[in-house]
Amino acid sequence: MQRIHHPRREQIHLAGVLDSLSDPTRLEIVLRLDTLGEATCAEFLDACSKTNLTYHLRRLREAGVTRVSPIGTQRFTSLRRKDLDARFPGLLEMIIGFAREAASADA
Amino acid sequence: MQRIHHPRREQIHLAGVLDSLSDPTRLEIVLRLDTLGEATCAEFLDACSKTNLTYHLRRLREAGVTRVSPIGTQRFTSLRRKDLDARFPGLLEMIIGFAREAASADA
DNA sequence: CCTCAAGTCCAAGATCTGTTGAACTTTGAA
DNA sequence: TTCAAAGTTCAACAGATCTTGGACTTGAGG
Repeated sequence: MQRIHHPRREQIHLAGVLDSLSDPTRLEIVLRLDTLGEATCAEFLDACSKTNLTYHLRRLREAGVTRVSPIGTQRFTSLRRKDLDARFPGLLEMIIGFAREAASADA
Repeated sequence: MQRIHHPRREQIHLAGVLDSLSDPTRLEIVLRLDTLGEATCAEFLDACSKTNLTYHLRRLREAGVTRVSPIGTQRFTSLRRKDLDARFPGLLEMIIGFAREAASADA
């Protein structure tokens, strides 16, 4: 299995993070990661197709929002809280908070 | 001149705001609006073409980030701070802050 | 070895974005 | 009434984004 590329902390850019979080599907993924801690793709298959999921998870990873660690045939995705907080203190928590409000308002 | 449409406060959505701010040109516009308070298009003509500017200013307006008030042949654009802060307290200031850091790091 | 489950890769298509030039509208002032 | 300045509209285009189906890879277990 190919090396999975993650940007280094200093390579995480604001526009990229905002962009990756400006998609509803990805915002939903981030919300779930926030509650679950980490998750494999099975956790999101109700939200979109497998192929499509690979795409969205890649976007989040490339933006520096998530980290992916392969274990066996599975890949565990989690939020890069420390790195994001070093770079943009408070931003992730704030966005997650507002997104959660919005999500519960829909329900 | 046609009525200029602005979304109502409750119609401002997180994903829309993040999306409108995930473009470098628009982030730059927001930064300038933050310092200038309000501005006409003349203030941004060094950053992009007139036509293109209309496009970006429209995106910001439609996302609920800016308000536009026509005075004579000019249009004054300003940030909708109160509305944004009512909806997403602290978000705009935080993003502006990080964007400014990033901008000065480039220089 | 064979097979299954987890996930990726690839090519294609539909749609959305950002950008442009040329023509237009509106208003203020000469 | 004519003119210029401020800004919009429109059609067009290149490139990015999202989504899909089908074939593929990789690792674990029987």
